[in-house]
Amino acid sequence: MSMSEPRWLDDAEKAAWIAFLSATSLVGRKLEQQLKDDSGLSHTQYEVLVQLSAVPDGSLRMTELADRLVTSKSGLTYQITQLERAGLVIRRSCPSDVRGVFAEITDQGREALRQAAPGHVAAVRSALIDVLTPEQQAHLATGLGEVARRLRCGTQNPPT
Amino acid sequence: MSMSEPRWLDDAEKAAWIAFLSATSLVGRKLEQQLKDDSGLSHTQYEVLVQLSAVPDGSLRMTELADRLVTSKSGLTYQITQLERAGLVIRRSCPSDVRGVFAEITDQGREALRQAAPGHVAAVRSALIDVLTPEQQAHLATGLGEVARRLRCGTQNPPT
DNA sequence: GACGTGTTCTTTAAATTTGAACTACTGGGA
DNA sequence: TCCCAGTAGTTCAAATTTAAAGAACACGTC
Repeated sequence: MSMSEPRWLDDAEKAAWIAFLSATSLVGRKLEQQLKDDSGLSHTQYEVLVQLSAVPDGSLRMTELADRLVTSKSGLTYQITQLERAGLVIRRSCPSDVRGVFAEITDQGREALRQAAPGHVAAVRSALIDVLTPEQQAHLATGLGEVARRLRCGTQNPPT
Repeated sequence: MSMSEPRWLDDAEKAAWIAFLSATSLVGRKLEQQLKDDSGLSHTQYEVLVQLSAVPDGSLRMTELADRLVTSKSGLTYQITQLERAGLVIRRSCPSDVRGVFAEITDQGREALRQAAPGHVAAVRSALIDVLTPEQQAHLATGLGEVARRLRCGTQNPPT
């Protein structure tokens, strides 16, 4: 293993990193708070409902859902249990695989989402979207989209 | 209060938001893991050391530090206690305000940071920086910098 | 058809985070 | 001086997250 001096971040790179880090924390905190205050849902729970409601039959396998939410399986187990207690989601067993479990959004879950969505979207706008010009939005989508894509596939960087 | 239809996100806006959300989780997860694996520090703890080491006398008031880290005061109390146990930080009382507490990085803390930094920077590069072109980095810094700035000052958006 | 390996999800305990309450103090006025 | 609203940090209990271990099953191969 080489002990060579690492490539530190130059000023421009550092600025990008700091901005990303700050914006990430601040936006996350803001939205978490808005959601909990206005709808009693955590951001994780909200995202569960979003994902489930967006899919044809309103249900996804636990593992698939965990991947989409970028969360651990045990963490999802916990959250689905909470949502199930609240009546917003139910568990169904998978016909083709006895081990499998579907999380399915209930009507009540869809209703909760309907009620929470406007406030959440407004908060997303006020914290992030409406702060950026359409060009900046596009740049963000391109750049961070690529970042996300690579991390998802475990893809390596092209050789420098 | 108006019950008017909220302004939903159009496709471009949604793409930006999704990219931000995904990149945020994935990068955060990646770095958290790298840091813990390679240095035993959580990202929060790492950031505490970074902030303290960056300041002239290596010490900051608890509240100031909590603000910089975008974390709660009780959360910081917990982490500083952990870092103090590990010998990487010590608490000092503030001369001018009996209630005040300084967190100060120790030599051991600086050393821990020195050891953790190269791996962390490499991970930041591989997850984010080196994925982006210099132009994209600049756009990111500008856009998200503005996002962070507004959230920090609790500034409202300019009227649309 | 039995095996061995890899999945799927849950359970568990420990670590961390959160928000509310609490302690102790500051600072400015009446 | 005395009072009092506001601050600084901590404490506490509850909620959440994490990693590791476990239980049950799927699947390809022999």
